[in-house]
Amino acid sequence: MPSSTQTARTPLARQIAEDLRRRIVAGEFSPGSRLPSEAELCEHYRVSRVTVRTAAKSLESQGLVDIRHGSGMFVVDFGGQIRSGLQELRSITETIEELGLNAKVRRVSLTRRQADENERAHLDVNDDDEIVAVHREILADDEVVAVSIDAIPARLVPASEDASLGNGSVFAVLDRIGLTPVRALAEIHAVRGSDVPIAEDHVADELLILLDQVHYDRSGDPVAYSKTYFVEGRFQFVILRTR
Amino acid sequence: MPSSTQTARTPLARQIAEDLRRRIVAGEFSPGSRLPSEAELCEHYRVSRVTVRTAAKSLESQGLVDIRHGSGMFVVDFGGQIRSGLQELRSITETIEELGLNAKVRRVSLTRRQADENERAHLDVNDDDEIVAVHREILADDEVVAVSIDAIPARLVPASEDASLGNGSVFAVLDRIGLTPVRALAEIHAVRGSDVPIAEDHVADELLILLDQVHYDRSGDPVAYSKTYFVEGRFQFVILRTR
DNA sequence: AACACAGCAGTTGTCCTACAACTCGCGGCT
DNA sequence: AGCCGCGAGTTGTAGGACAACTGCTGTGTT
Repeated sequence: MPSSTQTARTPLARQIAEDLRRRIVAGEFSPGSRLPSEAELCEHYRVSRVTVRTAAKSLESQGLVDIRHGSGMFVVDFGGQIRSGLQELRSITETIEELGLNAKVRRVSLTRRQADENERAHLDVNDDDEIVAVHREILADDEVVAVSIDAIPARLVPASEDASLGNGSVFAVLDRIGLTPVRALAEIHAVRGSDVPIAEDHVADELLILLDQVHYDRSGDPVAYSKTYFVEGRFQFVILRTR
Repeated sequence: MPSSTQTARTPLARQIAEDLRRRIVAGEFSPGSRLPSEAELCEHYRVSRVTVRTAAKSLESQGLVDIRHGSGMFVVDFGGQIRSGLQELRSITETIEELGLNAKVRRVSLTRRQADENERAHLDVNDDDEIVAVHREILADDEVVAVSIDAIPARLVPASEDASLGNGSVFAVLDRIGLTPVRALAEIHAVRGSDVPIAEDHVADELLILLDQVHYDRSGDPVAYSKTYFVEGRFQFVILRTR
């Protein structure tokens, strides 16, 4: 079947929010400084004030800017620390590269097999359904910073995509088959290297942070269940918490 | 909505967002179901559509609802799992009680002393400024689930509040002296019990999750720096990640 | 000189009306 | 039965207007 892709047009407000985010992270507006007023942004982007405000509100709830009634919109100042945190759903490789490091992914294995009980509970699959399990290592500047197991219901993945799965971002593949995850529910745990089934020997004495998460697509269906083990100290986990 | 005129200082949109949040969490709208349309909500709350939309967008970025163009606003369904996650800034005791447990806090010590280098870097204090350091244990159902050290610049805390500090939520005290934190930047680390300076002996063999965080008030000034060590397994850490 | 305060320009918050874009189900048509 | 188009309902965007708030500035008083 041809990938007809119903345009899936990105709303204007979202485009603007993403552009402003990019400009802020790129340093075009320094931390603590005031952004152009809504009226000026309308002028710049050629959109209505409603749209600019929607975008601004979005950035505010992401914690990037602070909107003060009667005063203006200010870039939140965290003393130069990283702004991109766990609360935002992005691929690991993307995050690594935004930190200025070189991200690589090595696929250790890919198998189609029965889902285990845990996977069945998180994904929405029957007992006899298969899953595609991808085991990968994520490297930052040629150093292993994490290992992961991603499980995707086999019915969602055409066999032709098997080759591409795991050689890069899983997100990219899911995107291509129209299953972009828009939400993820993640549990955080601390584990010993010796307790990680998929880890190499040399991390047996290390501590790791386990991100145990389920990804959901726009319609609320689970599309992937993954366990990612990050080596403590090699990867900075930041969460921006807002009220 | 109650007609209690919640201090005209709180923007309407925010009041409505909080009310809708409360109603959703209370189960008035079941997961997956559609909320009233914007027009109906306008009618209900007696506000304009802009205001309702602002509130709705806020809930969407909190991950509570999903707004679909041309279709409606739906309560996000996570299969009954907890909605309140780390990405929301709330006191630990509050979170524990929302989980249906009995939260208690025991103050181990309170001292006024010089800030160490780490604290100086995170808080905005001079070399000769003092801080108030509070060491506490957090209990859920009479079991210690976390220990914490909170550091607050001494100039912010009147000596008269020393007594109240640490016997309950630090938030409550900060609130009272007009320094409500609205944002926090948290780092997550995995640590061994034996590496935690303030822990009891019996956790030496346990793993802990360290939440290393700085709290900021509305004007962006740091008001508190805290390290909280959670015993792995006794406390569920969830993050809702959105795109 | 120092201080209090009213005024003013600029900015965000809310309201109104109208239309565009999208979703989904209903009913007619092939 | 299956396809198609239409229309009602819903969210997205536009533009204009006024209210509420902030920070500064200049004025008047002490």
